[in-house]
Amino acid sequence: MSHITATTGVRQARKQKTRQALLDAALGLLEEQSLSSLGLREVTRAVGITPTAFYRHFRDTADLGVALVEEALGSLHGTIRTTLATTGDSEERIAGTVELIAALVRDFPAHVRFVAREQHGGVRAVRDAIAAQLEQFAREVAEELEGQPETAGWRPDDVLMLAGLYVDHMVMTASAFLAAGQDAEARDEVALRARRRMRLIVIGSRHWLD
Amino acid sequence: MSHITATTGVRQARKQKTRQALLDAALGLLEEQSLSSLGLREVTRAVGITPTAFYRHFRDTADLGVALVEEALGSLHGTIRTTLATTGDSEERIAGTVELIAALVRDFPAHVRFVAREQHGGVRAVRDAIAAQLEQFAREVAEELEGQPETAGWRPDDVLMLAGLYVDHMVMTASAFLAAGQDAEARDEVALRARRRMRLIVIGSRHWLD
DNA sequence: TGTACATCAGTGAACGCGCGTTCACTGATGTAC
DNA sequence: TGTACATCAGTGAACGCGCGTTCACTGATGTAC
Repeated sequence: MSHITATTGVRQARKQKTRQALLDAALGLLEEQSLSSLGLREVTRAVGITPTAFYRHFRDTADLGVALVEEALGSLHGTIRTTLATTGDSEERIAGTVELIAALVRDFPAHVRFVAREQHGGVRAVRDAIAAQLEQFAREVAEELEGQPETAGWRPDDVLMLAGLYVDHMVMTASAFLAAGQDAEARDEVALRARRRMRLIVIGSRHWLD
Repeated sequence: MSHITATTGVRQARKQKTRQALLDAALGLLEEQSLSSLGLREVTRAVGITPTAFYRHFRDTADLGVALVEEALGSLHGTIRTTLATTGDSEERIAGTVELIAALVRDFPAHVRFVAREQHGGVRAVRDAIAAQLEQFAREVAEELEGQPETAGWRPDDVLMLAGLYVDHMVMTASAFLAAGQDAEARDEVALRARRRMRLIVIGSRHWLD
């Protein structure tokens, strides 16, 4: 019973597991330094394998960084669209968006920190990978906005401008949540300010064509 | 004639010159890496002095980084206030602000890159120094806004929220100008988008109390 | 099912190199008289 | 003004250490028949 597929792929599965362990270890080490100072040997040491084994998975730490970008942002596209598509008045959508960011920072703080840090970091390939993901987010948000009454009659590039503003605002909010850390009061403060900023942007877009 | 002050201070002046050379060299090296990977020896090598001489000026590279924050942002407070205090309609003030950012990036690209990169970088002391400077900017912008008709009747923390939004927007715009590099067309695109974003925020603030 | 060979993730030794930091020093500048 | 001593920015040798990368290897997994 399934004796063919059961054995085949054991090697591949183990390799995948090691690769994931390298990504996890790197993400942990990157909480207190930048990718451009992350050493290949630190990472393998944290995983418990030989330095040379690293090359079976990544060409260098920059290559690992690009993989981390995919892990951090690749799965987020659906989530954001869903949140923005929520029916309800703008106040509800604002609250929902801020809560989404808060949840992301709560559940994946290391991923969020990595993206915030390396967005303008010292490794070009990683900066480019993050920029590409964020631009993709902006396009998706723009698509979502197109179908809503607030932006009826807008020029397409104005919609994209607004979408980009939303995306940048989300990144800034995530970063602010990170800085707030475990302090519940500070986090509430961040959430409050983030909602007010979004509210101001929503009001501005409502009168854009006046 | 002035023979007393002429000799006294020669040593001090030379020390200051070396210190500045270290800051300049570090800034150059940081165009292609992060502070957390910047080596003390690279910096002294670039200046042409012995590694050990570094300790006459800074405790370590993090300490040098904090000095760079002061150099990059310390002299900017007056400039920003002046720009915002410009009389004229909002469209003129928007254009003036975006041009200020463009000029900063043109004249001090390495300083701007450093601040953008290390704002969320791997060195806590430098992050904190940048955050303190940006918060000071926000307070100054808020003070400037208080005296203007747009924010008459606003709650003080709403004014600070708006000021913070302006400051963050300026940082994002600076970073976008940097990414555009020498490409004149790309720079125009950045300027256009920055003005539109500011315009949307201004419109939003005009209807904040509706 | 059993056998014989191929693949390949991870090993372990070795390399040359640049790192941060210590230390005692030199010699020009500064200060006291 | 001249002299004698103090200061201190920068020197140069030395240290132990961890780095990235190479190489030939091992032994479990995979494949062909």
